[in-house]
Amino acid sequence: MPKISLSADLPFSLDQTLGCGQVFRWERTEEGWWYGVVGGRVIKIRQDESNLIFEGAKTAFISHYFSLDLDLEQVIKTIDQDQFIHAAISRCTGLRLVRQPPWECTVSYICSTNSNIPTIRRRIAFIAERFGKVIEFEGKKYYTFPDPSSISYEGNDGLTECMLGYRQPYVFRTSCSVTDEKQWEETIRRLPYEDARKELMKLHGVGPKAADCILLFSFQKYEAFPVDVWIRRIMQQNYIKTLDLKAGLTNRDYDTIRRFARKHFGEYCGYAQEYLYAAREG
DNA sequence: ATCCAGGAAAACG
DNA sequence: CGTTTTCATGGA
Repeated sequence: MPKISLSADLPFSLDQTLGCGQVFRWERTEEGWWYGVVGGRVIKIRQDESNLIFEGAKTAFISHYFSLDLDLEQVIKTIDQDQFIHAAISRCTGLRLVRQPPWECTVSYICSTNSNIPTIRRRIAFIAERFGKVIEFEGKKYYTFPDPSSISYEGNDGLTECMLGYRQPYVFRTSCSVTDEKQWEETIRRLPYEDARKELMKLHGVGPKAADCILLFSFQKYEAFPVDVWIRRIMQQNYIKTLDLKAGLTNRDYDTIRRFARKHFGEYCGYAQEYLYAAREG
């Protein structure tokens, strides 16, 4: 089985990376093997102390997907600005942001609104099972994530089985509007952060939070700082104590928080967000 | 039962 | 323009 040896200056934790909530389609066995579908392939991977052992993809793909080319120690130096983020970093050593396929990431975060992680995972699994292509691996069935036209082709009906609730028309309408997945992806990729954000928010069901997640997790726009209920709480308690919690997050509050984070943590504030989120209490 | 979860659209002033 | 209401689902 191919492997990648992780030298001492290349910090990485597979469990932190796949378990922190940035991805929804990886599963871990008791023995520490992770199984996931990325693009058209099933990947099986585990980590012992200093090696990544895997099958289902080439070494270059694994390295790229897990952002092993990023100088994480340097990134952490730049975001490590106070004792609170410092504690979060210490608790989640080796956490890296992966490079998610953008379309799957977009649908995932449309499905994530006002939901908890187990519910989101179930919805994404339903969509893949209903519309994706089956792949057999070790005698089990896995499913690719469907492209936009596969979802929109048969109309709204197939989505009803996926338990999306009021998010169903969001997924359907967005699948209809993204007719050319690759071209759409390149359009977003070319744009700078703020422009890409506005472009993504034209999609039905994509608001500020989902747009920031997509930009951070799929397009490596590290200045994105997604603000969900957890991050809002953390920021209010530890950084911006003047913010009034009781009303739900308004658009203005969202901008206040992300602009503060951009200044405080710097150009890699998205990494700070993920460490704060992963280290949350709850 | 009641509240909450990786929120966003639509309706309302 | 900013603010409030509504929207399904499952877990605690």
